[in-house]
Amino acid sequence: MKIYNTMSRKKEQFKPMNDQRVKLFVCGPTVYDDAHIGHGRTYISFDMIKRYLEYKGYSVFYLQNVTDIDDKIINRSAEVDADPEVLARKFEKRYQEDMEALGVNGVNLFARATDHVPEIISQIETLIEKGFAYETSTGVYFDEAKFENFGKLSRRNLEDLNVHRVNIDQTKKNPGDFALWKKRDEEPLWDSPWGTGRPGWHIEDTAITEEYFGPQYDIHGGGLDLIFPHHEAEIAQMEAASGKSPMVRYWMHTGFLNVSGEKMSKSLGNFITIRDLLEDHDPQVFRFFVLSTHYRSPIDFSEKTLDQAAKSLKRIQKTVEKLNELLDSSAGNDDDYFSGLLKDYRIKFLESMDNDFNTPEALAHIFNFVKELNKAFEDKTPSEKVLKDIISFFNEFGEIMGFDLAVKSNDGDISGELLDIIKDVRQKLREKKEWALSDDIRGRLNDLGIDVED
RNA sequence: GCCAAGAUGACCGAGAGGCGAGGUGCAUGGCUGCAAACCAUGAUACUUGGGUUCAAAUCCCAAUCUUGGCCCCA
Repeated sequence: MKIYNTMSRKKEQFKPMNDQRVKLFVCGPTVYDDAHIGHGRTYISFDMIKRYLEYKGYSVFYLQNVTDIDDKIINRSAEVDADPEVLARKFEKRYQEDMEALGVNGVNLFARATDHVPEIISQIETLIEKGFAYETSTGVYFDEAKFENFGKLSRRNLEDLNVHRVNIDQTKKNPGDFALWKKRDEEPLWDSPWGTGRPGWHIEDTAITEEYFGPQYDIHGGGLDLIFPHHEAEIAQMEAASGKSPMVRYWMHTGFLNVSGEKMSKSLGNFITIRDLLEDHDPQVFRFFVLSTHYRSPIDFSEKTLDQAAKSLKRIQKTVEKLNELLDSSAGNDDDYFSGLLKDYRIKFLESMDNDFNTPEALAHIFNFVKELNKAFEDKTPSEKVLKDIISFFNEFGEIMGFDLAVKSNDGDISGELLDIIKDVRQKLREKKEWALSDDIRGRLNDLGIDVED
């Protein structure tokens, strides 16, 4: 399979360092506020990526950091008069809940920055020893001039990086030098060889990945906005500290999510949290919406596009529903035909997924398969065995994408049983050709969001 | 200013030199008491201007526009 590598700007054959084991790290959230749908886009994408890698037989360890110490957290705590740690824990918990709601559950280990301060300090010490970092009165900084290839991921050079900076710390050698350790004397703070203070932003990720993965690993992911400066800084830190390159074999970046063509921001008033979204939208539909665009492309969120996604997903679900219904009665002998279809579309689907996780194209194949099946069922039926093969393909598809394609059962639910009674009554009315009354019932059920199809 | 990504039909969205994916919407027909679902058919595309090529949505050069980054950000 091929993966687009931001470093080379090309699709490359995917080959993990250790045969079937894949070490995947994705930059996690800064927990100072609720996650928004842009986070949702990124984490759904990487969730799908992990699911597909596992489907392909790789054993994936998915590591994610949680930034729980940072200026934004401190500022927010001051605004709301809360303890920074309490605030961070609260939003970390809400983040986990949001991800669970979206069906994003592939992360094997969450690593908090504050749980890795010793590792951070030790990495900074190494950088100082090796001459890549220096201490000033305000902190410890990475000396970008000492690192030869600084900017190789974003394709920038040092001159670009050293202009147009505001509020430059005067103690730094170069404006682009970034903080590894910030000297502070007010809480929250930790002891260090350089006095009290707290870690800079970039260092936590490399300290964490070095701890769990070592200095080199397979995939590092995140949003496009992290390429510069965050990922550049990570490369500089880790490669300088270890002397090994590359730190990461494949850099994967997700495109932005815009809202009605504009960047989502609080000042524009178009800021949508995952919680807002899920108040009146099905998480499945949002997943489908996300995966109907390639993970690297920009995606435009609107009620209209979400609605289109809902209808598209339903088309697939209808067919799966029909397959399950047929399961009880199927005894046909058109197995060659159906097996052939299944084989063809399965291959096409996998080819698309192997091509840098091209989910929109993969979905197009699924839709074609759906159409072929619907057409075939007009005059052909497979045996139960082949039908089960088809259903299990849809199950695999659902597993990879994280879609729940199963028919929703009303068993054990009073309202479901009541609904069955209503439907039953209506059916009897229709048998007596009481059209007006039966249509009225159908209309009123539709108003409640319940589809009735005859 | 510098850097990056992008511009495909009414809307969403793949493709990356040679049969104009797919979904949603729309139109017509079939099925149906009607509607829905499903099937069939159809209309509407590759930002502009040059160039390379037997052949360009796809490559090259220019231009225009959009979004983003350069303090923080998935």
